[in-house]
Amino acid sequence: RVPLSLLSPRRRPQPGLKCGQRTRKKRCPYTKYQIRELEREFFFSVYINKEKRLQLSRMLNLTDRQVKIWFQNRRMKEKKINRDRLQYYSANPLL
Amino acid sequence: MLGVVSHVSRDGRKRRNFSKQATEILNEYFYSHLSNPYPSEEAKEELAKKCSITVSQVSNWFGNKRIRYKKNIGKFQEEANLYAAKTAVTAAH
DNA sequence: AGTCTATGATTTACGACGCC
DNA sequence: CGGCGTCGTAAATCATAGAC
Repeated sequence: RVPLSLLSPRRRPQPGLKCGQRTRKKRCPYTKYQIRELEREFFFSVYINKEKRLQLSRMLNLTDRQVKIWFQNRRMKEKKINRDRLQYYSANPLL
Repeated sequence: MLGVVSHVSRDGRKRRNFSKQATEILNEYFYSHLSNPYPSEEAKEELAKKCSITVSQVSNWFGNKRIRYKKNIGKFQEEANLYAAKTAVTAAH
């Protein structure tokens, strides 16, 4: 199967969602408390190990998968912040 | 949440809506690629430069536009016709 | 001046791909 | 193979600039 990334620069959007089931979970905003604790752990280390992940998910009433994905998203956010900072400074060299 | 670029960035600058020219440029691209409104990274960079906004802002704009267009095509019909006509004219010459 | 809605940005949740 | 990594995105939600 030819990777979509070779068909056109970078992947298509399409979820695909093969014939089966597995409806996508609706986005559920996390509580302040959940986010505080997730951020605390992220500050300690941007990569979380399985053990801490399990522990955190139990403490915050989230699934193991939700915590894993939260860390993935959080790392991407960190990258974005830095990218934007760079663009900002290159557009405003005096600052 | 954490700092971030949005509403008030460090020197207290607030978010502004994009300029009319920038919105014009983005809409032109969107409606002339309506069958696949997903600009490549390179296209995003070019749009960002032309609009004087960041690549992230271009991505945000397309993300918002795609979903809002899809959710209410009727509301955007007039706009769609406008830009279709515009690009037809520029393409003709 | 106060209500709203349109708009830009951020937050969850995944699919597609990669690497080990 | 399986699990976790990044990247780009959909969709919901947030914040508030601006129109009325």
